Amino acid sequence: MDIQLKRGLLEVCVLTAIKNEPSYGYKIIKDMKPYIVMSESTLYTILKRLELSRMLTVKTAEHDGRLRKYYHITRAGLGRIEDFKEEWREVMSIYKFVTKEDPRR
Amino acid sequence: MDIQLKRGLLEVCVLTAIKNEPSYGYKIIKDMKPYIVMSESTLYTILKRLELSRMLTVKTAEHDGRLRKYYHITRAGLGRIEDFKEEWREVMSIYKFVTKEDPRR
DNA sequence: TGCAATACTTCGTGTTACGATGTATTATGT
DNA sequence: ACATAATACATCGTAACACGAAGTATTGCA
Repeated sequence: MDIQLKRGLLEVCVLTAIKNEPSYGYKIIKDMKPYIVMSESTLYTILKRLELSRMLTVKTAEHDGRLRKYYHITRAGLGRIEDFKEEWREVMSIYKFVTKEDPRR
Repeated sequence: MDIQLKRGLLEVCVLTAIKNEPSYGYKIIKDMKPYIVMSESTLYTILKRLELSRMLTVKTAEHDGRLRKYYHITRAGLGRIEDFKEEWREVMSIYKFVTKEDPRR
């Protein structure tokens, strides 16, 4: 998929991946794979960014004797998803502009 | 509109703006305004990029005694628009992922 | 006379996705 | 037993790109 097209989608995808229950890096990538492929370096950059902007919080927890970082969505993160849905109207209006046939033909 | 969301749309919008008939910088911006707002610096960067990748050709022509640069779409440019439409399936699949409600509720 | 609109250009900057690389542990296969 | 894959996270450098700022030049209008 075109990298430019991905840019507006990745963040909100990550938030969606932790929306219903907290998750961790490796699992997020696997869960998102059917929809969008992202490298580990990309994901961890995004997770750090989302933490800085308080869209999520991080809690380190032990799992099978190993530490995992669990990412929990915040109210702001949920709001970010809602904002995205709002913006989608604009995106669809652009899509229609691009796919509209020339009426002169 | 979120700048990241714009990134995948701007190029194909510009191509769409010159799809049916050649156009020039100032007019392209005005024509696109109802759908997507872009600054002049952004447009001219994109036009140069599209020229380099042979998605369009440039012909300078006189209009009312002044020179204008008219941008003509190429076959490759038209193909780029078609590719975009193909990619849109993936985008919609992602959109559905993001807007899907948790079935447990 | 000055201001807005038309028309195009260049420069610097901040954001961002990614590949490469590294570390460490556990599971699987042969 | 040994190797390879999978799990899990982190950092660094880079290239692409949209944008604001600033500049040049002409035309139309109040």
